[in-house]
Parts: sequence; structure tokens; C-alpha cells
Amino acid sequence: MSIHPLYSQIRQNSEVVHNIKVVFDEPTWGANRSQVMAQSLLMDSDAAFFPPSPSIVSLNTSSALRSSPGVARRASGLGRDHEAQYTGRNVSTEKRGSSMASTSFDNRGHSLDHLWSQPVDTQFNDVVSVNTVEKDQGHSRTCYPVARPPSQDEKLSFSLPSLVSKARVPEVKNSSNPLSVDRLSSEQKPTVLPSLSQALNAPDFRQSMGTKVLVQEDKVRVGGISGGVTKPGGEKAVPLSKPPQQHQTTISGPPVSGSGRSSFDQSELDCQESEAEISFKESNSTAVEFTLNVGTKPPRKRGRKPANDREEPLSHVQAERQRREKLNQRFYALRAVVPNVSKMDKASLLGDAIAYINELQSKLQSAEEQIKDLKGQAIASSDRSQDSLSIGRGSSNNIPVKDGLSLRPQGSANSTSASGQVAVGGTKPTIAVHILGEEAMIRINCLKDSYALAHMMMALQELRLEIRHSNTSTMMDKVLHTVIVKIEPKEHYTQEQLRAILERSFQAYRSGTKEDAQAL
Amino acid sequence: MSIHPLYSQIRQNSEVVHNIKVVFDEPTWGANRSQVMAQSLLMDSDAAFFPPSPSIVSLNTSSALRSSPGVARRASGLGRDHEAQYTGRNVSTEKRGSSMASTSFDNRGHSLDHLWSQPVDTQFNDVVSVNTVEKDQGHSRTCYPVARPPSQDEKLSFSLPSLVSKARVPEVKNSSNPLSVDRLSSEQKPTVLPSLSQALNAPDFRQSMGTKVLVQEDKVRVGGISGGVTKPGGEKAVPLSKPPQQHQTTISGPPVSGSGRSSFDQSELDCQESEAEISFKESNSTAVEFTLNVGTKPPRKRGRKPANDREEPLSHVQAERQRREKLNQRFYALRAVVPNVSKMDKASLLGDAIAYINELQSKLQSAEEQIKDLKGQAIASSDRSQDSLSIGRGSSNNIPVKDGLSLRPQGSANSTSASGQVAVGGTKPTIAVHILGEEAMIRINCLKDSYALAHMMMALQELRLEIRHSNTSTMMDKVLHTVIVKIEPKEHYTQEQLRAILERSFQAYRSGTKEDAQAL
DNA sequence: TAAGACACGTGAAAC
DNA sequence: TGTTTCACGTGTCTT
Repeated sequence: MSIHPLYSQIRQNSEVVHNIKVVFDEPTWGANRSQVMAQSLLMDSDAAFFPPSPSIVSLNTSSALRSSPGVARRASGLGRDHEAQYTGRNVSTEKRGSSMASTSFDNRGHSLDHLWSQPVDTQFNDVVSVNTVEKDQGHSRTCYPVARPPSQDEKLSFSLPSLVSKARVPEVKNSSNPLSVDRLSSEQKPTVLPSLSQALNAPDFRQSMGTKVLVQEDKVRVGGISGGVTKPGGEKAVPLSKPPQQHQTTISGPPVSGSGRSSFDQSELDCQESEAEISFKESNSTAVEFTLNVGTKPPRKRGRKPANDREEPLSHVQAERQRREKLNQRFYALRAVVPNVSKMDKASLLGDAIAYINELQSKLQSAEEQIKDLKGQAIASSDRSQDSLSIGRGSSNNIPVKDGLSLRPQGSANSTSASGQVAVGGTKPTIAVHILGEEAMIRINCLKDSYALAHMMMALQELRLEIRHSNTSTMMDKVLHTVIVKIEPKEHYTQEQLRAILERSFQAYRSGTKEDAQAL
Repeated sequence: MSIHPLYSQIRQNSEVVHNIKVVFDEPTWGANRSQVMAQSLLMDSDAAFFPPSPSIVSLNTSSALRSSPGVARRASGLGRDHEAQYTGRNVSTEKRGSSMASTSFDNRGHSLDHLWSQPVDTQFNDVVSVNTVEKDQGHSRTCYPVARPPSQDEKLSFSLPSLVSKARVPEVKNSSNPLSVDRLSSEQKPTVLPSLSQALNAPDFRQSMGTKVLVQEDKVRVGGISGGVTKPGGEKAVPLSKPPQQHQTTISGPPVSGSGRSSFDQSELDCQESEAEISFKESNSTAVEFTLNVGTKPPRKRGRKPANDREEPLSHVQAERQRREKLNQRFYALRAVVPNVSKMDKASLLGDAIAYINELQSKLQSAEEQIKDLKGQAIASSDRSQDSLSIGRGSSNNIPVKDGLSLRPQGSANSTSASGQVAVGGTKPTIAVHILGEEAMIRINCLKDSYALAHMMMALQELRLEIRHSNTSTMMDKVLHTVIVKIEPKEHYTQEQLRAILERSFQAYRSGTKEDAQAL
């Protein structure tokens, strides 16, 4: 084939940018992240993970109980780590392509992480990063820094002379002034850099942009071509300066091939004219991709997507980014739940998490065994006590007894329950009682409005059943209460008895409140 | 420069493998993994991570309560998915480089994953995977499928003609006969494939290996070079057949540069002769890396690391690989300890792990409380039985609730409360309110007997705050209620307001009931 | 077919 | 100083 000739030809243009891909995508990573973020992290896309229990709660409450120090340390560590990590990441991200960029973030306390998954319209980022991605830059450079055979045009589109990536500008790591640019950015689209080359060559242009738009600049030391790119503020970025060299500029419209699954996949199959082309691809949200191909090959058709291979990678990149983000989120969440993780790197984090899980498991196991033992013991003793010593202390234990009174079956007593939540009798809550040893698990399933828990609590109170643990979960319009109470050994109810009692007293309560309400 | 000449020169050899890196690493992913394996995984190099723990415990208990369907689904999926995923991954991994391989695993239930980190002597794997990694294969292919300029030798070492990767052999996904090879394999080291080429070209040689050694075969369609590699059964794999072409074989010794932090880092800086070299790198345990470089460049000095730039990237690559491996190990280990993880991808795995940890935490907490209670109770009862056990079974135990009412105030009665928690009015419960969005988290910390939850519920009911979630935990004589309520957007309380309201109404309740009680 | 998941190699950066 | 970690873009494969 004519590889040789082509090759030499290319060689002459060795300094030319073969392919420049500019991606305008918000970094989405805030410089400083706070605990808040951690929380938001937990609740992000898959809330499913954290079943009924709001993770936050468990965090503060249970873990606090369990290992406060760890938590505290974690918290501090978390903030720091996050910050460090994210800033780090941010920076690296910007730099990645080959040139540089700085980014700003809003410090509003909400994490930007979820931006990616955000429906776009709601979120706008002040951060504009112009990411010039030369595919295979690293590789190309590594392999053949100077010249490459043109063998395939499509290939060509990917190859980029390594030389390009050398010039770099000092980057702004933290744009300290976040300014509430979020909303503004969309308006600012017109503020485009005049020309790419200009942009690229002006190390400080960023300042001119103010906090609003931050552009990574690329110093592309290509033959004669300097691609101007900028201001993707809006959805549609407009290429201001066209590279001097021959090329067709193709601006692909809004995203066409969205994946559909992820909230944002503004993937787009921009046309890739093989020869010289500028494809401007902008994600439906903020990410804009600008591809400039100065190929040596015969001009590709201008139609949509030659489908050679370009478009794929694009949305692919986004998808991958998303995936990474999600994964990282999980890591942070994990960091949050595992005590003593502090700074650790991912591997260590995982290791710690595993160790922690094992620890918990073993502890739990031993605890359960212990419980079993104790219970067996208790039962034995209670049996004994029953038979013989059975106690009487009748009324016993409640100090607070005083209020206990209301218990009266006739719910009339406790007028206070104002709500009058018409807990209609119609939907009678179902009450299930399960007695195990000296504990009973009571489950009440009822409609949300019935305030069954309150009534139940009152009933339990009157019955002098000590509440060991309770849990309430709502689902749709139903609510499930689970209460674990301690039953005085002396009084052994059967499950059915207890259930009947509860139901009655519960009903009494309800009717009582209703009456009260009506009465009032 | 002499690029042209070089280029053409290379071109002639376009079909030649520029760089072949063969990594002897066991796939480490068993086709079918069992729980057992998980444990073994955990105990691998960092035993520290996994204390005494019986890893698999709670699966059925708590989760069943919470989300049985999900669990069920997951569980069922587990077997299948795991297999699929792992086999799939395995395959893909093998294939990755460019050529092919198949792998087998022992099905004995132990995973091979930990081989990497294993001290070798203890563990031997029957599984041998020959992984030919040509760096940048994908990239190279994309760019210049056929020929590349030799520009830099160092680059060269990484580049590999894409052509190579096409031929592929059917792979054995599941070696069905695991045979207890583990112990045997160490003995079998001698069983090496005679030559790489042979091994590579014989698609069925695997059968010959029997169940014991399974080799992924690579069909490297390189010019004349076929690299033969096999049988790493033992610690040190011995390169049997050397590629026909010129090359220096360098076998680097055991790992040199351990990171020190993680228990296992068999990182190693193998010497990388740039030109033609076979670097045999074997991790301290089982991982052996075999690198064959057929460069076009002038022979680099054979000394250690020319330090031009080759060693950096190389060891870097190695290090990164190692890191990834470690991370993956952790993932697998995690997969092992977390129940119901099934097929999940990494993100989901992490999510599940987090959920599981939360679950364990809460369970453990409640279990501990229970234990405490039980113990206290036991003590109390023993005390009681001593002191007062006398009494006959007074009213108690009667089914007929009716007596429940006996409740009559006058704390006098409460002698029973073993703890005698004088829930005096004195100890006012502390109420904390935290508003987040349209939800508020209310925490009440009070003495166990004060029935604060009942009161609080009533108060909330009156305030018409919808209860989203509630949780009650007891600890010693204290009880912590956590309630999450939904706040109607229209009525925006501040935290303090809400707190005050609650406190007031709560107090009112108490006094009210108290009054009632007194009144009665 | 298109989307998701993974591993890889690489540049940058932190301890 | 260098080892190690990280994120990224990409290719491959699976579903």
C-alpha cells in the first residue's frame, strides 16, 4: 500500500494536531466537600441501598453510640480526604488531556457529585472545563512521539503527536470565589474565547473569565493549526475560531444517541469527517465535546456519524466517568460507615471494611449466642420463679406510673390526642405478636394516618411493657411498626392474649381520641 | 533522524511481535465460588483484616426481615451471576491482551484469588493462565494496525501489532473436575509445557493437562515468534521455550520494593531491558510475569535500567497492575463476606456492603442491648428472688389484661422497677431537632421509664407531623428515640421552634398524664 | 444494537 | 526523593 508515501506525507506534518478533542464537561467535583456531601452521597441514586433506615440516622445515632471517637475522627478525616482527593482529582482531570485547566466549584455545601446524574436543567455549573483530549496521547507519545503512519484515517483521528501536550499552564486549583454562578453560566455562553490559540496561549485568560468560566487551556503545538474553543456555558457551544488549516467544520446538533439509562447521556454521534473536521459535541447538559480532526485522509462524508469509531468513545467516556463517579460515591459512603477508616486508600478501605464486617459478624454471633444463653437462663429462672417464687410485685415498676392510668379501656380518658386523625375504625390495623423468651415482638401494620404508633405506645405504656426497641417504617400509605418489648417474666401472656389486649386497648385509644376530637 | 529507515525496517516486520508480555498469573477467579472461598480469601495475606470472625453469619436473619424479596432475588442470582461474571471476567481478562486463553479453576470451593498474595508455599494453584499482555494493543491497533514507527524503543516495548489478537481459541470456562489439586500442584511444577509455541498452538492441549494445569493459550500471530509459556505451578515458573528470536532473558528475582503498608505488596521492579528481553517477574507468591521484548531499536544496555525513561513507565505499569490486582482482591474478599451480593457489579457490591454494615451495626447494637438487659435482668431477678422473690405471683401473669390497668400511679408501687429508675420529673428528656430539607430528625434522650416515645408520638400526632421513620434504642437505663418526620413545606419551623414546640407539648403531655394519673 | 462493566496504560500528584 | 495512589480515556466483552 501507499503507506510509505502517506507516512512521509504525514511526517511533514508531524507537528500537526491529528486529532483534538475538546471536552467541555464540568468537573463536577467540588473542591471542598463537607459532611453534608457525605450524606447526600448516601442518598444518591440508589436509595434502595439504605432501606428504611436513613443512613444518616444510623450514622449519628448508632455509630455514635458505638464508637463515637471513630466517627469523629472519620468525620474529620472524611472532609479532609474528600477535599484532597477531589481537588486532586479535579486537577488531574483538567490536566489530563494534555493541557491545563482550572476549575471552580460552588461551595454551597451541596456536593457536586450528583451533578452528573442530575437532570441537567436543575443544575448548572459555573465550572467550565475545556478538556482537550487527544486520544492515545499517552500512548502515541510513548510509542511514536513524532510521526506515525497514517495507515487508517480512523486511526488517525485518534493519534496525536505527543509534542502537543507539553506546554502547560499553571492551574487554578481552587477557585476560591464560587459565586453563585450556577444559574448564570447558562447565560454566559456568548462569552467565548475568541480563538482557541489565543485561549491556549494566554495562561492567564482564566482570570479574565472571572470565576465564572474556567477554561483549560491547551497549548497545542501543532503545525499551523490552533483550534479555538471555548465557552460551552450554554448547551450549544460555538466554535469561534476555526483552525487555519483546511478542514470542514461540522457541528453536530444536540445529543442524538442518548443511552437512555443514565440521567445524562448526552452521548452524541457527532459526525466525524475523517479529514479535517471540527465536531462539536455537546452533551445535553453541560458537557460539550469538541472534536477537531485534521486528518490526512480523504474527507469523510459529512453525513452523520460515519460510524467509524468516533462517536462511540464519546458517550462511552461519559458513561465511564459516570460509572467511576458512582463507584467513588460508594467508596465514600463506605468510608462513612466503617469506623476508623480515616485516610486510607481504597484498597485499605476495602480491607478495613471487610475486617469490620467480619468483626461485626463475629460480634453479632457471639452476642446472639450470649443472648440465647441468657434467655435460656432467664427462662429457666423465670420458670423457677414462676413456679415458686413468682413474684408478685403487682403494679411494680413503673415509676412514672402516674400517667399510666389512662389505660382505661374506655379510651375516653386521654383527651389530649388532638389530631383526631380520623383513624377510622374501618381500616383496622393488623397486630401481630410474637413472644420469644421474655421479649415480645409486636408488629402493627396500618395506614399512615392512623398514628398507630402513638396509640400503641400509650397502650404499651399502660401495660407497663418496657420498650426495648422500636422501629417504624413507612411504605406508600402504609406504616409498619415493629416494637420489641420486654415482658415481665412473671406475667406471661400468650401471644394471642397479648395481641388481644393490645388490639383492644389500641382500639380504645383510637376511639377515645376520636371521641375526644369530636368532643372537642 | 533515521526514522524512515527504521520505520520501513519495522514495516517489514510488521507482523512481528514487538512486545510480548506474558504474565503468569492464575486467573484467580474461580468459576464457581462458594462462601467458603470467601473466607479463604479473607484470610489471605492480610490476615490482620479478618480477626477471628466467622464471616458468614447473619445473612438470613435480619435481612430477611427487611427485604426478603430482594434478598431472595439476590440470593438466587448469586450463584448464577457469580459464575457468569467470573467466568466472563476471567475470559475477558485472559483475552484482554490480544490473544486468548482459557482458564480453569478448581471448584473445590476455595477461591484462587488469594494466590497473588499468598506466601506461596501454603498455596498452590492448579490454574495456570498465560496472559499475554501487549501494551497498547487496543490503541495501537486503532491507530496503526499494521506498522508503527520505531521512534522510541521504549515505546516499542509497549506497542503491539493488533493483528496478533485475532486468533482465539475456544476457552474452557469451567473445568468441571476440580480434583483436589491444590496440594498436588506444588509437586507438579515440573509439568511444564514444553514450549510456548506448542502450547499456544495446540488448542486442546488443555485436555492434556488434565484438570490440573490449565493454560490459557494465546495464539499470537506474530511474524515468527510464538512465545511459549506455561506451568507456573510452583513459585518460580521456568520459561521453557524461548522465543526463536533474539532476546535476552532476564529473570528478576523476588520482589524487591514492597510498599510496606499493605501486608502484601510484592511489587517488584523487574529489570526491563529495552531491546529484546524477557523479563521474568514473579511476585513473591505466585504471580509471575514474563516479559518479552522484541525491539527494533539498538540493543539497550543490558545493565540495570538505563533509566532513560523505560524503567519508570514499566515499573509504573507493573505497580499499577499490582495495585489493581490488590484492589480486586479486596473486592472479591468483600464479595465473600457480604451476603447476598450475588452478581453485582462493583458499585452494587459496595452498596450492598454498606447496607450490610449498617444492618450489622444496628443488629449488633440491639443485640448488645439485649444482652445488657438480660444480664441486668438476670441480676435483678436474682436479687429480687433473693430479696423479695417471696411474693406469690400476685396479679401478674394473668392473661386477663384487665388487670393491666392496675397501673395506678403512686410511684410507691414501682418498687418493682429493679433499676428503680426513678423516672423523676427531674430528668427532663433532652430533645434535639435537626431539620434537613422537608424532613426533621428528632432525637429524644431520656430515661427508660419516662415513656417519652409515647408522649412524643402523641405530640407529633398533634402537630400533624408525619412520621417517616422512628427508632428506639435503649442503653442502660437510658433510651434514645430517633424520629424522622416529614414537615409540611408550608409550615416551616425552625429547628429551635420545632424543638420548643415539641418540648412544650411533650411536657404538657407528661404533666397532663401525670395530672390525670394524680387525678385518678 | 446499544449499554454497561472492567481492565488496562498512562499522566499527575501525595505521602 | 520516590513510591504509591488516583482518575482518566480507551478497548474489549458481555448482555
